[in-house]
Amino acid sequence: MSETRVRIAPSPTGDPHVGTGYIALFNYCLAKKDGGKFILRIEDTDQSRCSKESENMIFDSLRWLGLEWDEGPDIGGEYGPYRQSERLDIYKKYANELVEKGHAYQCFCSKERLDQIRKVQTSANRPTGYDGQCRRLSSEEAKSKIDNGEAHVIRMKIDRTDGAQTSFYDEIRKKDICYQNKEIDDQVILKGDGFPTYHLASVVDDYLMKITHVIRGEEWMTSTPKHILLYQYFGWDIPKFAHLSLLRNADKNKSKISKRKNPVSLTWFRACGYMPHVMINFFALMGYHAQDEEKFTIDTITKSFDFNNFGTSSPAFDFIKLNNLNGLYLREGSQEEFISYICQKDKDQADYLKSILAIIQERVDQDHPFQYWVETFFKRALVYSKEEFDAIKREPAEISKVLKDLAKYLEKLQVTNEQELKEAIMGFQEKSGFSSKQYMMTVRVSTLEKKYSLPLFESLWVIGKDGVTQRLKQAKDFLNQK
RNA sequence: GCUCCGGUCGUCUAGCGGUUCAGGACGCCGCCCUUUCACGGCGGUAACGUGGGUUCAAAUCCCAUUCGGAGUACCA
Repeated sequence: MSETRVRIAPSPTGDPHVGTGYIALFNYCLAKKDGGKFILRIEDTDQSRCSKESENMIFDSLRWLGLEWDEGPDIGGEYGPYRQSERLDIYKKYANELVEKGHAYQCFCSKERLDQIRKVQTSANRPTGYDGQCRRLSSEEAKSKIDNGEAHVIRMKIDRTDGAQTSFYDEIRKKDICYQNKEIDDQVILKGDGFPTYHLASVVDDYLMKITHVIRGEEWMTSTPKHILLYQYFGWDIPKFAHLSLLRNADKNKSKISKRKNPVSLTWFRACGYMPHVMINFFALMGYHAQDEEKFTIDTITKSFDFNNFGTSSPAFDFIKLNNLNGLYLREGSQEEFISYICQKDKDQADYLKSILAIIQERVDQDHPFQYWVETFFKRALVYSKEEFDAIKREPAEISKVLKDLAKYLEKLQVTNEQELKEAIMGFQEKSGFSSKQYMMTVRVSTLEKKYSLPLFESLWVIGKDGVTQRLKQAKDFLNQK
C-alpha cells in the first residue's frame, strides 16, 4: 500500500472560509493517522478573482488552526509547484493529449451562443449543457480555425454511447454513486485564456502529486463523474473519494453556509476571540462522531479517524453551541492559558482598534466619550432606533428599498481600498433616487447606527465592505419589521 | 426543469431489527447555590417527515411520496 497523501486545495478568493478549515481538518487527520502527507495546493486558476493577500490569509488561518502542511507553495516539496498558476504548461500538455486521444476537442463557440443555448434549454425546461456543435468538427477544420487565430476552449468529449454510465464509490456514503453519461456535460477543461478549469487542474495535480484520497465538500459530488472520466481518459489510477456534508446556515432555509447570512471567514472567528482548538472541536461536532464525549482535539480526531464516523446529513452551523464551547474551554483552562488568550485576542484586534482610534481621537469629549464612538465597531447585531432614521426624511419603505439594492450592488463588487469603497457607494446615489443628502444619511444611519457619528467613509473602510453590506441588511430588516 | 445527495428533540447528535413509550450535549423552563451576574448542581420541555410493504417484532430493511440541500459557468 502506498503512502497516504491528501490535500486541501483552496482557491485564494476573498477571506479564508470556515469550510476550508473544516475540510482541511479531516484531510489533515487522515494523513497523520496513516503517517502520510498533508498537502496544501493553491487553486488560483481564476485570474479575475484570485489574490496574493487572500493566499497569505489562507496560510495564516490554517496555521492558526494548527493544521500545518507537509508540502505547499511556501515550503515547497517534491511534487511542486503547488500553485496552479505556475503549472500552466502542464495542463496545456495534458489537455492536448486528450485532444489527440480523441477525448477532448476544441470549441469555438462564442459566449453569446452559449448563453443563447442555455436560455433556450432553460425556457424549454430541458437540462442545460453544451449542444456539441464543435464536437462534429474534423481535426482539419479545427486546425484551420486555430491557424486563423480563432479563439477557442477545449472541452471534454464525453462518451455518450447508449447506456454508458460513470460511477464512483463514496467513502462516507458507503455506496456507489452513479451517473448516466448522457447527463454529463462536455465540460470546458482549458479556458480561452489558456488557464485550466478546476476539473482538469485538480485531476492532473491529484495524479501528479500522488493524491490517494480526495476528501472534499459535497458540492463537488456532481462533478466527480467528470473527474472520473478524466482519470479514465488518461488511463490513471483513481483515488478514493469522500464527500463531506456541507455546513449550513442555521436559519430555516439551511442553505450552504454563506457570508450573506453568517460570518464565514476564519479571520473573523479569530478576531472575535474564538480559540483555534475550539474551532477544531466544533468542526468535529459537525458530522463527526467517534466517542461519547464531546471533547475533540486534532489528536483525538486523528486517532479515531474513520470514514464510518462521518454523518451523511448536512449540519447547521450553530453559533450558540460554538459560543458555549468557547466558554467551556475558557473556564476550564489555567489562568496562564487565559492570560495568553486575552493577550492574543488583543493582539489580533490591535490593528482594528488602532484604525478606529485614529478616527475618534479628535472627537472624544465629555458628552461623547470614548465608548460612544467605539461601541458600534464592536457590535455584530446593531441597535437601531426609529428616530435616527427620521433624519433621512423619506418613507421607511423607500429607505429599505435603497438599502436592499445597495447591499446587493456592493456584494458583487470587489474593492481594495477606501477610495474604491467610497466611489462604489457614492456611485450608487444616482440609482437610489434619493437626494445626495438623503442618501448619505441613509448610509450613515444604517451602518453607524446614529446620525451623529464618525466620518463616513473612513469608518466604513475600517468596518470593511462585507461588514458594511451586513449592516445595510440589518438596517433593512429593522425597517421592514416596523 | 434536470441530475445527485440527504431527512431522529429548536440545534449538533446516539441508535445499525427486539434490552428504547428513543440516550447525550447546546438552547429553553423551573428549583438550589449566590449580595448581583456568570459558573456549578438538580429537575423538566422537546424528535424517529408521510404512506405502503417485509417481519412474530422497524427509528433501524425495501418501495413510493414529500420536504430540504447541492450541482447544473471559459467560478472554484
